[in-house]
Amino acid sequence: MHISENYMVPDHFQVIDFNKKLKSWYLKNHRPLLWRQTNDPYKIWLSEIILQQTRVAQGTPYYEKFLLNYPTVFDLAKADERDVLRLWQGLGYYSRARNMHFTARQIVGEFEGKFPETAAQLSKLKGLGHYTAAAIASFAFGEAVAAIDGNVYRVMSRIFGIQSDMLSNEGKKEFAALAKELVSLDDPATYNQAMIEFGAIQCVPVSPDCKICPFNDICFAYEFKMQSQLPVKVKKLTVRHRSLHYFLIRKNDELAMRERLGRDIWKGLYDFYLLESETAVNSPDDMDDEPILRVLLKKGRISEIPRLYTHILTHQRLNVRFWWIDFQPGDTIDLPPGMAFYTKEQIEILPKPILIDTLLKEENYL
DNA sequence: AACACGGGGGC
DNA sequence: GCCCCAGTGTT
Repeated sequence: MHISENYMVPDHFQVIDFNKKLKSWYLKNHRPLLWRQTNDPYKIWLSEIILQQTRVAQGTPYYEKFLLNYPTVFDLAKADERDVLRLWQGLGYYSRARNMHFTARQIVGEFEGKFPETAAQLSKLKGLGHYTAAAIASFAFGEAVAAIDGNVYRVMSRIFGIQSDMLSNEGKKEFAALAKELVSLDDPATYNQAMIEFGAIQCVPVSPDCKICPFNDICFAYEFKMQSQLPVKVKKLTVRHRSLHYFLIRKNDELAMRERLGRDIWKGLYDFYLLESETAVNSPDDMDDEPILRVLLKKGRISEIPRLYTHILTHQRLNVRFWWIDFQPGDTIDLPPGMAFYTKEQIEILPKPILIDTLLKEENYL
């Protein structure tokens, strides 16, 4: 084994042998995933967007649902963003859905529904970065570009002993340089599928079964027992704690909701009247300096939903409490800005954060 | 370069 | 409860 600039190259290593072994492993071991049975760039695109940050088991039902509702890019382009978000509900990272919708309209409007065929062109589209552009270009159009996702980072770092931070720009460049050397020129699609699948089911993050690995004869991590330390990811995550107080304004069995706008979480989804405080708040009295709430409480009858919710996001920990504010049928109400009343049937089809959906179900509102 | 963005699964 | 999973866009 000798040391290249940033990684180890095993003795007698030949790219062609590596590719042959990888492909043979793939043909024997890969899962028969739906989106692998097609060359349709729309379907491949959809699957790749869903699978960003999402496990296969969680994403599969969404993939099927989406194709039933929007079989082609033309159908997606024609849809309302709200309906697209509703289908996406529960998957998280909702900007994926908004960007996909935006890009579908662009593909129809500017390219007559035809996808660009190279990674360079694809990556200009909203929502398609290096990985997704390369994936679509190789899977749908056979371009020889390496698609590097988290699985591939793991495989490369372990086999070749790359110890740079895979999340840093510098590290990514090193991985990209090696990947460019490795990618098969005669079957890049299978090469990329195989690397990803190999990372997903053989070279798994925790406790990989290296005894049965076809590359255990050349693997750096296996030789030096460094599987649990590779890949190197320097994460500096600060979790923000927030106290949210939701008020479910109800009249005639209808609820006041509003679309979330601006730059916060859950953009484009619907929730209730919300007050946020720096510290935990136990009763609405603590917030009666809020003029809108004070006005609501003049006529409205308030009652607490006696449960405390903790909702965990990647960067945030939400402590959430809910209150009903009930009005009589004849009451006139000054709703907070941007809010409107919705019937149960309307609420059902609005896109909502899982937290809101859960609460509504618990209150028998859905 | 740093930060924001959801939700689920394993143990 | 604590750990893991991580692409893309914005600033």
